[in-house]
Amino acid sequence: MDALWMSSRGGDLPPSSAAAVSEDEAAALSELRRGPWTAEEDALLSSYVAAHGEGRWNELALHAGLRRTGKSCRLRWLNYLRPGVRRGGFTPREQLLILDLHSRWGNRWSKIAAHLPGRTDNEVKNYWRTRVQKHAKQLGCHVGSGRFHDVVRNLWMPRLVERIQADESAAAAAAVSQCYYDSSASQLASTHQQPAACQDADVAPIVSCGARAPSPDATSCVTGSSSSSWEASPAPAMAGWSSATGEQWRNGCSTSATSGGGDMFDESWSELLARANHDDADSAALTTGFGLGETGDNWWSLDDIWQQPLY
DNA sequence: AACATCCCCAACCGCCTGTTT
DNA sequence: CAAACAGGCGGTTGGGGATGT
Repeated sequence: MDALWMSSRGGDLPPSSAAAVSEDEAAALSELRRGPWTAEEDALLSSYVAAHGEGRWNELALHAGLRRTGKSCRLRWLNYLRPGVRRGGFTPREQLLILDLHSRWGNRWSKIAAHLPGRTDNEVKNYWRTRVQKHAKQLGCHVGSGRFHDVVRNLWMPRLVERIQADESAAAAAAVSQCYYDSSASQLASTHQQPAACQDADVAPIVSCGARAPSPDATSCVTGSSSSSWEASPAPAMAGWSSATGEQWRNGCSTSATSGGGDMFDESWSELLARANHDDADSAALTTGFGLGETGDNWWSLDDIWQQPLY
């Protein structure tokens, strides 16, 4: 298999600087490896970066004894080996943030990923392409179309918010429950200082509801920015969502408002939309409930909804 | 069980931009 | 100022696992 990936062509070769590249180095470059990284290569790269730091990737590749291009090393490090890289499915909060940020910036994957701690641009891009675009296609529309924006804003994002709220309510309830059954007074106190709803340390930096005692307010923690926690309740906007979309999406997501990690496309919302599209009244409600329409400029910025600056 | 198809994602590619010489 | 280089970005590909027939 390795042989299949061995490459001697120069398509992605580091720049050849005759003065800087010794014969050994040139020989190494002549048998550059491509394809999946081995554990040995990962270990080599990790240890070299740990000892010398990031940057100067071409030089790093040579000196670390990696028969890889500098680009390949950089990519492997940033997307896989770098400490703090998160793997696995996107949480509802992350999905919500991706949708919102993409509405602002388009395919600026690295910029979007910068607001998702531990996530890489590659992951965000893959998520968008494999989930979002796939379902846009199923709907027979383009991801950039007004129709798709309406769907996202009026169906998908409310469902994500509902799921987030449900998750946090459950977590808060669990925390309270734990308090009752826990005989330790100190643990009781500490639990109240750090609501379980906000204990997702991985997400907290960008999506935080702050530290406060579990209460009905806990369900109002939805999302936030990297620079400020979300303390304000989005309740008014949420009420708007609920009333505007009515029972349509609410029914459609009734089984999904529980924790589980899947994305909103897993379930029946597309069927729901299809139904709505065959009902003019429902369709109108979907697109006009928020003063939205095909001519909207800022389609579904969360700012509009929660009246709270994100960044 | 075997085969076909679908789907996800790691990795590559080529282009662009900023920096250095 | 121009050329060379390094790094970064978004788009694309293809291997392999999951799922369906």
